[in-house]
Amino acid sequence: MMKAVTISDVAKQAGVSKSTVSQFLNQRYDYMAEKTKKRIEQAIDELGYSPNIVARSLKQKSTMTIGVIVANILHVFSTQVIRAIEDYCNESNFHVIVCNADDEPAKEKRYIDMLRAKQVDGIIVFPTGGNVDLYKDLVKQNYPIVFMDRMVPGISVSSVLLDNEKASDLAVRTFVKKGYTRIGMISPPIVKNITPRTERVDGFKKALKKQQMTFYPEYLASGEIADIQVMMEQLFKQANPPTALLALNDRVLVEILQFVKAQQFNIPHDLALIGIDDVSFAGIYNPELTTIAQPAFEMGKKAAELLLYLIRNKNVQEEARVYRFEPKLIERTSV
Amino acid sequence: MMKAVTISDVAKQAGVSKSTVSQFLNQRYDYMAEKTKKRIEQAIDELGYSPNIVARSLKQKSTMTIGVIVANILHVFSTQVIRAIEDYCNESNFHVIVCNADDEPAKEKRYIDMLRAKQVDGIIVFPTGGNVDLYKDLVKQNYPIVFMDRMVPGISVSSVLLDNEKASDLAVRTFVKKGYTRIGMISPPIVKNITPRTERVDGFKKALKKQQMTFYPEYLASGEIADIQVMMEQLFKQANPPTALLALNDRVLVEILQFVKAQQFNIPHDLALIGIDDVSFAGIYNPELTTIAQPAFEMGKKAAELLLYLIRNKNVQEEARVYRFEPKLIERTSV
DNA sequence: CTGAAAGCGCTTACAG
DNA sequence: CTGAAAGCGCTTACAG
Repeated sequence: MMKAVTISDVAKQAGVSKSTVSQFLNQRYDYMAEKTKKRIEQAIDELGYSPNIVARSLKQKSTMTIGVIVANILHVFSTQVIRAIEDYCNESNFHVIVCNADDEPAKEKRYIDMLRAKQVDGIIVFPTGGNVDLYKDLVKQNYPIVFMDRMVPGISVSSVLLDNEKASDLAVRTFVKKGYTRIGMISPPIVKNITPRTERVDGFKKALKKQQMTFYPEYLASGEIADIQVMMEQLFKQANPPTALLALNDRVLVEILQFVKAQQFNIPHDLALIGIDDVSFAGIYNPELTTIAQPAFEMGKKAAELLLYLIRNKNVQEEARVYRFEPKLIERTSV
Repeated sequence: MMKAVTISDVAKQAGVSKSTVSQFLNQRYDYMAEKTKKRIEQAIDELGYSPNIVARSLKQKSTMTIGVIVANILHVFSTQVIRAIEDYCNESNFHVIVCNADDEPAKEKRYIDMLRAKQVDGIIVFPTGGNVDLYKDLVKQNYPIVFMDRMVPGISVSSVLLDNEKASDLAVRTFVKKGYTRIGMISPPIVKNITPRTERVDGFKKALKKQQMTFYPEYLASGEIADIQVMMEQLFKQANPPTALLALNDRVLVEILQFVKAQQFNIPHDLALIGIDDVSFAGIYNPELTTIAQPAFEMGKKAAELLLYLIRNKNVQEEARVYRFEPKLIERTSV
């Protein structure tokens, strides 16, 4: 590494003081003589100087960096959210550090601690829900934080979520409209902290009721992704198996399709299907898959907006809010 | 925000000097009295102290952070690479800042400059190829950098790449083995800087030759993703259209499948298909898609390993190398 | 075994 | 219109 050139070198070269160079860098040339500017500009050019942001951050107590802790960057939804956050931050000259908590509270805690030690200006997190005390602490300290995809009961942090009940409602209506009556749903483990799961399942039940349909508990199967094949077998061993199935998310959908393939079911004749999450192959699958899309980009952008607002307005005590986004039904031919 | 507690506060509370607290923090308690340790430990606990890493970074000239500049985080390959890098860095207590260059040299330059100003310890980049002078500068300054997925001719930076020619070879062999003779390939624009494209196309030609097959230029179509439908139409308007097609990547594959669907082609009867990139739906598509997988995780891990090695051994002048990774044929039923 | 002092590279009142 | 000085929160020789 070459020895770095500092503000002192520039000052010396330009024949002015460090203060003046600093003023120049921060565009505070209210009363700066034109020739001083020129000299500094030239010195910077000649030396190839670029300010050390770490030093600036130390002084200014702002790193222009935020942290994003996702459950897993491999999920398409997370990827889209990150992309949107990155785009938004980029416009505002913020950088983003990405972390994977893998739904493990211990990892999440470690990342939050590290990010704070690194003095990031704020954090967007898909909360595991397993660090309630930590969240409370952050709130008490008025630390800028936004929750994404999930809420944590009792924690007053603004949260960006899909209108999950609406998503299920959209699906159920679609099935009912086409005359299906034996409607089931497949879900990963319904864990209390994981808002999308609880809300989508609740929404599913409510929607059936609203449509005056009976909810058959035996048509609602939930369990680890790895166990879904077995769960499906059992589901279809029943006397009257469901004729329509809602997949809680993209990963569940893939499992269902696996099963459908093995059983050589004909969609939608033997089984109608709707998946929440507009998977990349929905339009090219045979038959095309009816899905419910999440506006992931808008959601990511909203979270970034909220966070930067909190960062810039630390003094104002904002009321935490839940921001709901509209799911969108994309009708294709699997129903 | 609460006022942050600093090392001075801890020192005061524990009744020792800042130096001693610092020693403690850095586990340099070679000769530290047991009771001093205890006192410091307790003070830290009581105050809820956590060191300010920005201040440490300024002094130590190391931020324990690296930058990753991808072409687009929305590509599955990039996502997997990032995940692998993140995992590896995490073990070594490094953080990663993710940036999207969108294949725009201007954006790439801006990010590289910003990351350096932020004093990141090194950068992994999917190079656009459009900033040759900048790359040269970095090399000259012995700045830790690793290229991913692409090489830049004339720039001596270690690069992690798929064995692209092998990937095409695998595909061609598979087609030939099954008796196909009219083999084509669809590619995005063949731009010189984008190594995977040039190498896969070259590999395709070479492989045909090696199998003593003729290469029909009219069976090689390349162009923007948005234009592929039209390209395909023209391709199949020919008197003797290809009977087997290699998709250069996942995005091309999706376009081909779109066309296949519109034309109601029967795969593999009317058209055999192989795609480079093992898409998520390969196993559930009808028919199942034969693909060639990239070991994205291994590649990401390797890049991280290389970069951290460079960071830790800045003094040793390492020879830049190209690391090739083996593509893997996953035979399913689309051939 | 522990502390005083200098310094990392900036910014920011304040003085002139 | 510009500069000297203090300070951000650490670390690190060095002295004792």
